[in-house]
Amino acid sequence: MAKETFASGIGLERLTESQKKAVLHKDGPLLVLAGPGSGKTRVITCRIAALIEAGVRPYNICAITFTNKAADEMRQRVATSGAAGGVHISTFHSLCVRILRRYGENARIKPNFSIYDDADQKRCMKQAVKACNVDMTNFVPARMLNIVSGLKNDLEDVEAVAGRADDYFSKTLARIYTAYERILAANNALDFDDLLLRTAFLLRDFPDIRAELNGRFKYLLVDEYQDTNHSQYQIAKGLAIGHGNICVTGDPDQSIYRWRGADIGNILAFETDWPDAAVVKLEENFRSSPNILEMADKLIAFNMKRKVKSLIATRPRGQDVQIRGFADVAAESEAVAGQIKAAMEAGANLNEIAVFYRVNSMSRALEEAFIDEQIPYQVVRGIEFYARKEIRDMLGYLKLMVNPADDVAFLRAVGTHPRGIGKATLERIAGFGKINGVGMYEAARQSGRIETIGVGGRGRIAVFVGMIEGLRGDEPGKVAEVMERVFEESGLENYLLSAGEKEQGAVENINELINAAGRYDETAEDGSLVDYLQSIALYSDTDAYEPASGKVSLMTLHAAKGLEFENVYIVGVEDGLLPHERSAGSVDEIEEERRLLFVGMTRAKAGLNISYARYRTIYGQFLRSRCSQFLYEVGYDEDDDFDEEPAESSDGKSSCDMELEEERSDVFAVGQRVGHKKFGIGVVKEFHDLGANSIVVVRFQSGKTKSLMVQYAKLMRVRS
DNA sequence: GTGAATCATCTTTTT
DNA sequence: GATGATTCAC
Repeated sequence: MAKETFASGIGLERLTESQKKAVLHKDGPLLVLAGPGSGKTRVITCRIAALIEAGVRPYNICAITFTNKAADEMRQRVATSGAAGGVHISTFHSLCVRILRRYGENARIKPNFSIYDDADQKRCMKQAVKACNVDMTNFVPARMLNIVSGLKNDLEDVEAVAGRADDYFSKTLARIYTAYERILAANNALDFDDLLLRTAFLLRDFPDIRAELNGRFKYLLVDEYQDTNHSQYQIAKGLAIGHGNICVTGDPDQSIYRWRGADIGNILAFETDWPDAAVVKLEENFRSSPNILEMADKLIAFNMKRKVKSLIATRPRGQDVQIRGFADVAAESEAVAGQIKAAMEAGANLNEIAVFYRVNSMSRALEEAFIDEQIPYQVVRGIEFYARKEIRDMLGYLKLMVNPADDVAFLRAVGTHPRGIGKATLERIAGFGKINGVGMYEAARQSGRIETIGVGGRGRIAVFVGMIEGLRGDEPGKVAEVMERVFEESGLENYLLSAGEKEQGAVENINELINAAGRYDETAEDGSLVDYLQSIALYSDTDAYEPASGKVSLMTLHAAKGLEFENVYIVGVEDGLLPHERSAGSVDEIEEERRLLFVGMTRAKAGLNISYARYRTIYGQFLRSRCSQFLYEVGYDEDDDFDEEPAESSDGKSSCDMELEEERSDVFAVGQRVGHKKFGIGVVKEFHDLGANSIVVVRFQSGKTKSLMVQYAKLMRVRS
């Protein structure tokens, strides 16, 4: 290991002393506490190269990243650094799929399992709650799903929960959990959390499997360790227990997934878990200007539950961080777009500009402004491609082909377009299946035995089943080819084409899906339909971020993790949004929101622009908002910020009220949104034009419908 | 019994 | 402003 340069051409002399230490530490546990912009990614890549250089077979190295995108990028970096292929690089979830497909049958998991995304999960949970015969308003499926997910992340199985249930709520919860699990099992399906939980249990309960995997992966690297939850923690431990060659990297100040079960304690307690662990701190920051770092440091210092560490700036001073307030969201978006437009015209590289926000819905206003200014942009996870109806429909057919036990896929496939099989028929099929202990597809195959369904209905079911059987009977080929056949033979293609222009977008999307499948066919090692479906389930739209798109990137603060840009805009830094009102319940939650802003700020290399709006439309309501407490914490004083808007005009009304007044008129259209001083926001249902005595009927959000005289009601138009 | 249209509800972050 | 459930029309 004395060599100073690897065959790969990575010069050790270009690394700092601490980076070198992390790269060259070969055996035994290693904790790398890496602050933002500290060259962590480079250290990991170099470390993999160094291990291979030292004689470790690439095949024996396993690197775990947080997202598929990060995995792809690391794969590329490792490849270009000269390290031969064969290093396993993936997310926890993808790794678990591979392990379960290989060893799952020990725990009665068939390799062709479906992976249920949140829509599928919701469907099953709803069914589970219904089956338990409890009040849906007290046991809201979405909430139950949340709780069950939390339990699974903590590796609490049904038995554990049932065993300690002692009051009505927890007993009911245990019943619902049990029912939910039973439904998943009947469908031969796993949800996201199951992938982790089942793998963790497999490693715990089958020492020989664990030993085999320990032999397969002799060196384990886990990135973003601060965001691992309990099951991921146990998996990492299980994978490394035989050799202790575990290197974890992360930064407690960048932990932003507590709500998903991430436990910051995992990284804080690493030295306790592995007493002989070496610890390397990377505190120098090679990314951001001191101006940005000082502010980020100031902010994060408000978190009480943290190990104090400093950010050491290495770059020269640059421009100051800009914090601005705007009259409303439109003004904010226009200002951001205007500023970017100016930069664009001055020759700025749009790849190096990003806009971050707290919630996805906030991209809309920005997109409008960008379109106005003709600025090319990409929304990372804007339209969720794989969540589109037509895409889910297509995948429904494929899932059913692969896993006929999957009722969710069956229902999806049957319902892609009208084929004369409706609600009542489906209920009968489901009923028959239940009585006979088979899935809906199997029940449909035996529809001849379901007496309650008429002859016509049976015929239509037979056509559907015949179609699926035909597709299943075909030689397994390339996924793209299978897909084309499905599109055609299912009748979906004809249906969409005959719908004409209305469905043209859907056809284009399906063609894009087929293209993407073609790309999969070319790159996948195991090009089976099962593998395709299981991979696609773990694909998130955050993975769609293209670094070299030549466009401005719009994304949530969560999606920004791990990225860096020359210029960063963070919008909507307002009370209620950041910290989000749903995260304002406890100190811990506020601290996480603070870390979120910290992550956003430290993505910026040179320019950081933070803004907020004084009025924002939330759920259709035009509401006053205040700037975030975090801005005060970094020393911002709203009163200094006069240039955008005088706080109050002479008659005591804010400029926004004025704007509403200007639009007031005596004619209203049905469907128009209006505001009333006393009743709030509502929608016009009727308008009777009687000149000065015109009457308008409005249904307000409170649920009340009122008839009002226009001349007295003083209604204001509200933009929707 | 089936499919379309309207109505109501609920809005964080994601593998 | 989207999605799901319920009602409505055939």
